[in-house]
Amino acid sequence: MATLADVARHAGVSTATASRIINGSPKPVADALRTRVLAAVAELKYVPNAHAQMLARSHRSAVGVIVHDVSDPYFAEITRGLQRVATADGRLVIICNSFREPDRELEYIDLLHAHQVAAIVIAGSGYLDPATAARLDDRLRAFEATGGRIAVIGRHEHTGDAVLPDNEQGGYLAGSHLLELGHTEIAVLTGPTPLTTTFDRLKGLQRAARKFGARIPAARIHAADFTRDGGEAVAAQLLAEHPSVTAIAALNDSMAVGTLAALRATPDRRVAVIGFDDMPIARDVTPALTSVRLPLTELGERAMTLALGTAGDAPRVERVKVELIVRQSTWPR
Amino acid sequence: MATLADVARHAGVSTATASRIINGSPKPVADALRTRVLAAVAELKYVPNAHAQMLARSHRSAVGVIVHDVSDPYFAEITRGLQRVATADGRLVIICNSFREPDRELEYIDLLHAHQVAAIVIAGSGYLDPATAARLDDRLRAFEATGGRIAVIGRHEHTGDAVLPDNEQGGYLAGSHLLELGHTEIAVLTGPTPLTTTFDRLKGLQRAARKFGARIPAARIHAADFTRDGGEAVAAQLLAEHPSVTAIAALNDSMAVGTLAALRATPDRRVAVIGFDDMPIARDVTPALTSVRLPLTELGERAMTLALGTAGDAPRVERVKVELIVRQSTWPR
DNA sequence: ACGGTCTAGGAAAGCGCTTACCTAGGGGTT
DNA sequence: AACCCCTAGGTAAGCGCTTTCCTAGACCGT
Repeated sequence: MATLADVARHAGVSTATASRIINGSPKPVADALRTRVLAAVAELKYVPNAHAQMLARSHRSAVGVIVHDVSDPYFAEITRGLQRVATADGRLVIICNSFREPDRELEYIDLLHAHQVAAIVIAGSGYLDPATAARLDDRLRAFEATGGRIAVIGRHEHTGDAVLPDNEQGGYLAGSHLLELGHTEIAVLTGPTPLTTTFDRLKGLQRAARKFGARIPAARIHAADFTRDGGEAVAAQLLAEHPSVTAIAALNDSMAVGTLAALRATPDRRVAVIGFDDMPIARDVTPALTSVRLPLTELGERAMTLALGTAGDAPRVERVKVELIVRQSTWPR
Repeated sequence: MATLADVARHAGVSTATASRIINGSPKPVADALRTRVLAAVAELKYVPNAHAQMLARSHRSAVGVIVHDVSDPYFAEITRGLQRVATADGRLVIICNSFREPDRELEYIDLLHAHQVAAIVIAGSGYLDPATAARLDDRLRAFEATGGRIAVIGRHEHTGDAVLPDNEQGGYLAGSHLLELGHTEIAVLTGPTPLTTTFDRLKGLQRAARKFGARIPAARIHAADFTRDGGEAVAAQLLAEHPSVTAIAALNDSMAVGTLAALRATPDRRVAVIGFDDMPIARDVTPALTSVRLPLTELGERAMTLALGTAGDAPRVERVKVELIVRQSTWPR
């Protein structure tokens, strides 16, 4: 492994000069030396050691991203936005998958902290349990205390820079839509119950029901895991248990797609389905999915912009509007 | 920012002792000291500087991954496999998106090299252009020369550890399937032409045609960009230009889904569609997509296993079989 | 020809950590 | 009681780089 010292020796200069030439420092250097050093770099195939660089110029440049799972299209879209902004700013982004496990999330926060990232962006639902939330917050604060910046997407329990989609309002829109179409026997497919996203969307749904003088009973609210297959399994069960249900609200599109699959397996049932997030796949399934749209890529872009911007005095919170996209999967009762 | 020295001072020990305690070194240490140091760590919220650690124990632990685009489901699936294996091995994985630009890929190879990763896994098609391929290979060799390991997924032009899906055979399977169903007017939607994946799949398609004494004319082969929207646009155009076409082979599922969308917009045409990759979405579109299945997650797992395994004497090449999955989007002419 | 002012390049001090090596004291042996 | 050995802990030398500060020579003016 060639080092700066090797290059310098090879070119007959000091490491100081070599470093300056390689990094294009403003200090003027004779052309002859420059040529020799550059030649040495090429010949030795020298690649600077990033760790040594970070250590020497104690200045942070990478940024960290913690998501539940990048291979989930929901997070893939957010990540796309995150990366676009970070890359445009010339930064390396380190992506970590927490797989919705608070402990893993904790571990990654420390890992990113250890790697001296300039900022950490956390996307994905927070945890309802106060103890869990506090534990995470504590590590986040420790990171902030060293000058790191933090931005979160969709976790209102963290007080700091945040981009918050209005999940509650989304739930309300979804519920109102179904109720306005005349559906009264509505079932809900939720995500994991410890997540704030689940909680908020459900809350909006109930608010809509209340407006219509109704209430979705707990028996018709089934928890799944935000995945397509999980959604299909729970939807199948739900369909069997509740013959009178005429509409299902799935709290994300993956589960809505699973629900559509379950429905395909029970051709005798005609049930309206509404999803959440408006992922790209929504328009390609049949029937095309009615969904509450979250501007995922934009969410990512805005969060990264916050994270890379200069630290404000007060935490900046950007609320993001959601929008109902009506397609063919919902119809009047 | 608390450093090891701060912790040591705070606990009244030397940095050596503090380091040993924190890292659980085998060297025995009195319990009293251990307690004091750990208390200091907690109190100062000390997090070790990963860069300094890497530098001091010059031993590589992270691994790098270069894919075209993680938010593309194809790469998301591969990445999932990659991560599973790497994480199980306790390694940080750094994901880089090349967006199919050779220059960016080059840049990332050097960046990962600079970050002293233990291994680099490159997923995604290689480049047909010999000059481009050579340029990349050169940087890869430089990385290998310093003791780094490399594994590639689906680029046969790199001689080293590789996991190679049999794209040519996949093309052959797709072509044979369509021809056996009696389709003769077959059109093809390819990916970007400089990519080896495009080339190989097309080659297999032509081999199948030859077996049936036919040949797919260049006029019926349209290049798109492997995206859903790109596929839809080109498919629409292709449909308009070739009224007699009865089957379309799209060289990946995203474009096949786009083709299905284009077909939905032209209800008078009944055209069979076959995709490639068998992404999760294939079974959820209507008609469910016939596709040539690549075991994407497995591809990732095997590549990472190769990359993390001990360096072999000879390059290890694992060929991966593809499989035709027949669903409802193809039918007899 | 002399002093003064620039300037290009080098010497060396870290950045925060690990670890090989050393030391001092405690305990065992005879 | 003298000796040796072992062990817990400390000292300090790097890991590879950046950057401040310094030096020596070039150049200018008079």
